Amino acid sequence: MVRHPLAPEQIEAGRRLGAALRSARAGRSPVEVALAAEISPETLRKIETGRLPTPAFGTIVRLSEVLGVPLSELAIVWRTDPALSKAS
Amino acid sequence: MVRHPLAPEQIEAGRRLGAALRSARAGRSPVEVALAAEISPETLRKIETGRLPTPAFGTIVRLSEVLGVPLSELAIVWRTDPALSKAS
DNA sequence: CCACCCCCTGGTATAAATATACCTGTCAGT
DNA sequence: ACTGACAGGTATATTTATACCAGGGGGTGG
Repeated sequence: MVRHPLAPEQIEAGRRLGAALRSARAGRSPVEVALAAEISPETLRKIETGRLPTPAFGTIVRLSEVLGVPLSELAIVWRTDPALSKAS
Repeated sequence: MVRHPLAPEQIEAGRRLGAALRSARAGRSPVEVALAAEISPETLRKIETGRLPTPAFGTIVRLSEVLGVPLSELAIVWRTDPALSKAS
């Protein structure tokens, strides 16, 4: 295998990331945000729904700027598997 | 065109990002860092040399953790085109 | 001097994934 | 009825992530 398929954890992380971005967008128009981040509205929607689980670094950087969400917060959302924190 | 080729600015940004990661690795063994970040040594080297200009978000997150470099710093390196700051 | 090892570079090759576009359809608001 | 946000499906050029190769330097030990 030359490139491993995405692990289920990464798909899960992508869904959490997308949800965080969608909630950060709040009431703003998806088209407006997408154009401000210099990505297509289709791509933004796919990221938000988690259908693009591992977007490019630059894409997330631009989105974090447009949405005003610090990257560190997105990183936490990305890494933190709720199944782990819940396992107390 | 269904996916735009990378713009020259993105390739430049990738080179800066790679250089920052390489210098952050300092004296550490590339193999050790790559395995700690759960990526292959080949991939790490390609990222450091800028031959993978836009790595996945999760990849950079893991590298920033392993190397102890805050994501915000990497984001600055990514966005800040020296040609712009120099144009005074 | 030669062998060995490690770090690094750059080339080729390939499966999987991104980013984009188009389409169908649903649902809420006006 | 119309519009806009949203979900999901298909399709495709480009890119990632991985692996392998041949080779260049810089040490260290024979």
